[in-house]
Amino acid sequence: MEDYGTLKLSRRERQIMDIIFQHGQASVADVLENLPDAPSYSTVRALLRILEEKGHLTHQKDGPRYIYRPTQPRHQAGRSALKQIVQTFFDRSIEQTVAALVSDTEVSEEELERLSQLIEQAKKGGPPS
Amino acid sequence: MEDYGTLKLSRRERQIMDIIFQHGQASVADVLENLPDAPSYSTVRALLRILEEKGHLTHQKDGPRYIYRPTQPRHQAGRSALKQIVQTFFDRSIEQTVAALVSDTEVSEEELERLSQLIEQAKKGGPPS
DNA sequence: TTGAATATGCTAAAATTTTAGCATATCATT
DNA sequence: AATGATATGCTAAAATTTTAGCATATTCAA
Repeated sequence: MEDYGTLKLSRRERQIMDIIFQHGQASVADVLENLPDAPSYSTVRALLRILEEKGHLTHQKDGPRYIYRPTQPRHQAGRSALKQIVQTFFDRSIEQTVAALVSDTEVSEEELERLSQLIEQAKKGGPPS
Repeated sequence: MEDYGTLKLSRRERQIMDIIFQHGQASVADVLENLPDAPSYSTVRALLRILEEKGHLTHQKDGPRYIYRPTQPRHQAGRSALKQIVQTFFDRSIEQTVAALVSDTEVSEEELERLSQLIEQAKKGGPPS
C-alpha cells in the first residue's frame, strides 16, 4: 500500500480520513462534528463519496444512514504513517523516534515498565539476521 | 505551535515541507528533485513563496540561489507529527506506537539495546507525579 | 566586461478542491 | 398510512491550489 503521508489526499480528505481512523468508523454527522472549521453537511458527504471512489473508504447501511470505514486496517495505515514520520523527522532512527515519544508525553511508570518488556520481547523474538 | 497533521497545508505544500524537513534545508532544485510527480520549476518557487508567506519557511541567499529552511525546529515539528499519529492510529497509546515501530521495521539488536537504555533513563529521569 | 546560464518577481490561466442546494428516498412515530 | 425528520443522489458554482511563462536580475567564466 502507498504510504500515508505521500498519499494523494487533499487537505479535507486527510482530515476526514484521520477522523475516521480515529473513530474506527463514522457517519456523516460524526465526521462533521469532529471536522475543524466544519463545512456543510453536503460538503462532507461529497468528500466521503470521493474518498470512497478513490478506494480509501467503504460504507455500509446502518438504518437510515451510512457508516463509513477505512478500507485499510488501522494499524497498517498507522505503520505507514509512522514510517513517514521516522523518515522525515528522525533520520530514519527508531531510537530518536522513541526518544521523542517518551520525552514529550507524560509517560507513567507503569507504561515505561511495559515498554521495557516490549523491548525485551523484541530482543528474544526476532533479532533480524 | 499548531500540530503538524492538522496544519492547513495543501497537498503540495505538505510534500514540500516534508522534503525540506528531511533535508534540513533545500534549494528550489533540491525540492524539485525530490518532489513526486515533479511539476515545473516555477511551480515549486510559487509554493515556496506561499509557504514562506504562511510562516513555515524562511530563506537565505546562498550565492545565486535561495536556500529554504523550516522556521520550526525539526524535532519539535516531529513531536507534533508523532502526537497526531499516536492519537489517530494508536489510541493515544505510546506503548502501541512503540510496538508498531519495533515490529514493523528491521531493528537491530544493538538498537534494541539502546532502546532499553533509553527506557531505563526515562524511568530514572522523571516519573511524572 | 560581456555574454551565457541560472536565479528570482510577478501575473494570470488551468485544474482541482471545496462548497451549497434542490430533488428524492428512507425511517420512525402517531 | 400519513407526516415530519433525517438520509442520500446529483449538479453546478465558488474558492483554492497548482501550474506555466514572460520579464528581469544575478552569477560566473572566458
